[in-house]
Amino acid sequence: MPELPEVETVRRGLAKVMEGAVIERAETRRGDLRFPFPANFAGRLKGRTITALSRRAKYLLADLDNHDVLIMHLGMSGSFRVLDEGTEETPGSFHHERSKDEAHDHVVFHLMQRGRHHLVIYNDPRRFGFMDMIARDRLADDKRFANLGLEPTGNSLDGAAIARLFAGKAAPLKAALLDQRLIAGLGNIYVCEALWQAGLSPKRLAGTIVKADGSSSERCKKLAHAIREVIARAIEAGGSSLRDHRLTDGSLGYFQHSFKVYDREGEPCPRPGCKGTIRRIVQSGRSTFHCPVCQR
DNA sequence: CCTTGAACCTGGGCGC
DNA sequence: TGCGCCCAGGTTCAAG
Repeated sequence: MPELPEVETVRRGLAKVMEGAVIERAETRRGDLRFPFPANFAGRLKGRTITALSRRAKYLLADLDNHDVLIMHLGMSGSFRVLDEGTEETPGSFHHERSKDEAHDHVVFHLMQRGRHHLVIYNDPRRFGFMDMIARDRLADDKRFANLGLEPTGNSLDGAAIARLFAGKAAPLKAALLDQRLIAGLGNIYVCEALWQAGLSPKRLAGTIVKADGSSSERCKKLAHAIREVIARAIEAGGSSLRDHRLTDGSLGYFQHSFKVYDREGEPCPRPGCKGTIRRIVQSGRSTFHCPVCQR
């Protein structure tokens, strides 16, 4: 599922019931996801208040009212579902809202926020996701976070940033954009989409869009703009629901309807005037979808 | 430093 | 209906 737009969509849904909530109970239904849960995971969460829910790259970070941060990653198939259990007097709807796929409900947070109970359920069929908890002051040096690159949201990703990151790089653009140490949060879908929008071939070597003196170029600017626009529009759309991605209320994202190239092998290139056909190639062991005619 | 391939795991789709 | 194969949004590690 989840690249930056999906994770950000999930973050926004979870923040509504998690920020300011007390964790009355945390329940793990097996000993591990991708990795074992940290020692005494449930015990360390019990009674804590979540002060803020943020995102870095594809990670969700729940700040607790002590020294700890709860780290959550959705892997390929993770999703969160929020069930409103209501108040003591007016029980909520969760008894008829439970997901069908309870076999893969691996973690349940029982939350109390401003007098309302909520269940936050983590479901992950493939279990490539994980949760961890570390002291907040170790976050910056944690190897998962220390080397993360620029966020493609906000204003920092511009042509000059692309030029600085890509100067001298021999890797193809596809690989460079997937490299979380350069730009953080892009995945297979949005890299394909951004390259199409920028009119750049995924096979072109990253260093070749930078000017000889290492400064920005039209191609750098176009790429920076394309990435930011694709990511922003995907977040607005609630992300892309191919298989597992759900908003926290159970509804589907709809950016998949806006794909120009991803999973559209054999279809005509949607660029006005372009007579190309979308091709699928394999780079770094993953599918790349592109138009060989207008992406150069 | 680079790239590639495999591994982790379940399930959906397809051809037969 | 079933079986085998390929594929899938991510990350990490080993090997060349």
